[in-house]
Amino acid sequence: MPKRIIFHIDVNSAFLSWEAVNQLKKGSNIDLRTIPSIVAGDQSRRHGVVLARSIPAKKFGIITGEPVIKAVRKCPNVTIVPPSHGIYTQCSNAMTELIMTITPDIEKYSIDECFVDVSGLRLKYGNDFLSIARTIKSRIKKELGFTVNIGISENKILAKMASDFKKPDRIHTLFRDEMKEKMWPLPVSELFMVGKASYKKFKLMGIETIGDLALSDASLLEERFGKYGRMIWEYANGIDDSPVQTEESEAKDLSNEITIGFDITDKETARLYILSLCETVGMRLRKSGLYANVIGINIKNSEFESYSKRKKIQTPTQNTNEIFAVATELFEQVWKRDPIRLIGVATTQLQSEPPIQLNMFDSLSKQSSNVKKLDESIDKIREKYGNKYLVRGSLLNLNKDCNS
DNA sequence: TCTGGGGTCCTAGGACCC
DNA sequence: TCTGGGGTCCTAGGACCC
Repeated sequence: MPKRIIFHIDVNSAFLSWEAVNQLKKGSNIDLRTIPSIVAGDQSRRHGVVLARSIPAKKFGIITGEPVIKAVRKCPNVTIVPPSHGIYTQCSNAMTELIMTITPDIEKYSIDECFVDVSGLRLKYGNDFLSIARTIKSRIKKELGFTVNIGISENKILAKMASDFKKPDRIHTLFRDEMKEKMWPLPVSELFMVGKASYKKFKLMGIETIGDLALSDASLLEERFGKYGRMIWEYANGIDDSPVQTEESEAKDLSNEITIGFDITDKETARLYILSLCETVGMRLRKSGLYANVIGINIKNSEFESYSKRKKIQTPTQNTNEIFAVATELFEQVWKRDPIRLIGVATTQLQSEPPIQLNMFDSLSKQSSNVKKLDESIDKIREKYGNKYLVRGSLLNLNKDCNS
């Protein structure tokens, strides 16, 4: 028996399953999971990509991330459901809480995935990890109404690869002695962290399967791909000693962006959107007690080309107006006067320590503490009554395109 | 055909300093 | 004046994830 036993728990078609559970709870007599269905954004607002699909929809060849129009072409009768993120957060939290009743050694990896280190349960359950997995899986199904896949191995990468095997509602093991048989025959694109770009390069090198990658020369890969090359070779060989991180790590970036339903062609409209994005970013910074050292603006034009500009500021901030001032300055410097499809405001190099105030009694500090108080009271009102009730005059016309 | 939103991490070039 | 090399910081962009 290996020293560590790690589970990777993955909700099957998460957004779609959670929509299905929610609709059934509300009295619907159709289970979305049993018909061709997708969760997708609104095409008319140019948000039209598939976020999740049911297994019957998968049978039509519909894939996550593709344009809705493409999905409809593959399956004209597909049922389309808009996303409701609030419900997903609730379902996700419910799952975490359920697992916490079994062990606290859990790392929330994303809204629908987590790693669990069950090594500590040996004393209580012996080495029968399969029965622990079965308990978790059936409790989630019974108590929460959705199914999961559980991958079991001695480290995170193999557990994650295992949970991706046959779906839904399955448990798979992938220990190192099973690697050659279960993982190496798979196409290299199936390996975690091998995306489109690397897949192309590997193909040119004659690397087709995960096994090909595992058996290739690690130092050659490192030479060609840098750190990434070494890492990917280790993954292919099932090497990963990273721990299950139970503590939530502090955010390093915080951003908000929006694809607009039309192309922005004038500065004034752009400024309104930027202000709205800064409001959200500022509010979220304040909520998490973080200060940004770098502020940036991202643009995607109608040709789908992206460009950006960022700037390190003198004093880290969480204040909406300060963020807005820098964001608009950057926007004016970088905008190529091309039609704007997407606009985003990003903050990076976040820190939790408030900036040092040199002199508490000087007038500048007093001013900034007043600004802080204003931001905070705005946040409180928004929290209580929702964003709609407190909107800057200049934003009143933005209505439907913004989340706020 | 017409392509979301929010993240993490890495690389590479240039500026600047010693 | 021109020649280095190394270290660190800043910035832009890209790959990948869910």
